[in-house]
Amino acid sequence: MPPPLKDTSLTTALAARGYKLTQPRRAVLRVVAETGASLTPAEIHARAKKFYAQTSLVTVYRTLDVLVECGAIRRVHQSDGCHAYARASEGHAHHVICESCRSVVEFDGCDLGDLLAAVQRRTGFRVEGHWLELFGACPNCRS
Amino acid sequence: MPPPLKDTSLTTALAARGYKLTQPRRAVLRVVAETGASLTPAEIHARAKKFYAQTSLVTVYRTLDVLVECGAIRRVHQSDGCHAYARASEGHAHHVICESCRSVVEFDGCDLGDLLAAVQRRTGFRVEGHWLELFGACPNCRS
DNA sequence: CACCGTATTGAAAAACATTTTCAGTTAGGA
DNA sequence: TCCTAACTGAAAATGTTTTTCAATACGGTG
Repeated sequence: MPPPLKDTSLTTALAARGYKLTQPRRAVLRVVAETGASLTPAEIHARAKKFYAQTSLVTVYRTLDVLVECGAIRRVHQSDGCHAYARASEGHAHHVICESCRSVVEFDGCDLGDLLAAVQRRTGFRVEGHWLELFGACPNCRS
Repeated sequence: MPPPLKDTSLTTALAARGYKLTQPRRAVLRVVAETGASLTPAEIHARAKKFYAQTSLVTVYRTLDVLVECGAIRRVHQSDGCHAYARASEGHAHHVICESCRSVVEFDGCDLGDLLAAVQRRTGFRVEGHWLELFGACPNCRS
């Protein structure tokens, strides 16, 4: 389980980087902090308007860029594309995504050392990064 | 190294499923068969026109859908999104992508058993699938 | 607390990517 | 060779993301 990402930890993260804490940004931050699922920009926009009615979709896109840059959220890739974002805790980690409710849980400790070494040996590539995502059914949706 | 996917193996794959082998499809097939890199629909379109000048982008999209359905190509995800496709051999496999020239090599034998078991135990998710992609520098671009 | 400069905003338009529509064409079996 | 369904390209529609720009709000300073 990831440590519940608090709204305040996001606001301080942004403030520390010199970003202003405006109303629409606070609204997006709250949506991100409160959700346990992966959401598209449009979904985030819809939810953010509950907190600050004038929030525009343009600002949602801009705020998401800022949050990605800060490492607070990550893009999640799914078979139909990669138009959703999910909270990310600090450091290297990956996501397990529920295919029915899209809830997301992070996990760390991906031990790919042997695999990467084997691939480097066989392909001649120097492997510098990887991207791993798991799909399945969350505890709720299993039943 | 993946077995070089021959144009003819693609054409027979399509024919076996009852698809017609039209000129624009042949052009796209040839592009896919000959490339060792991941290409966007627009790039595929540009190359396909060299083989059949009237090929339209619309048909490229449609042919890509067919090829994905046949399992002959797969969508490749990169940090900026997932707008590119790469050849895929049969069965479960993954890609290593060169970040400078975008060349792609497949590898199989991803041994994630332990990892998946650990994640299932810790998160309660039933893990049904996974997606793994490696990034780095291909032998050519390393120097 | 009021002021100020700049980062930020929303609306509109632009830029792209992808899909749908539709009338005409073509592949390939009868 | 003929026939029909599958397929095609052009244009339009759709959907998403980015850019532009004048107006506004944040947050430090006096």
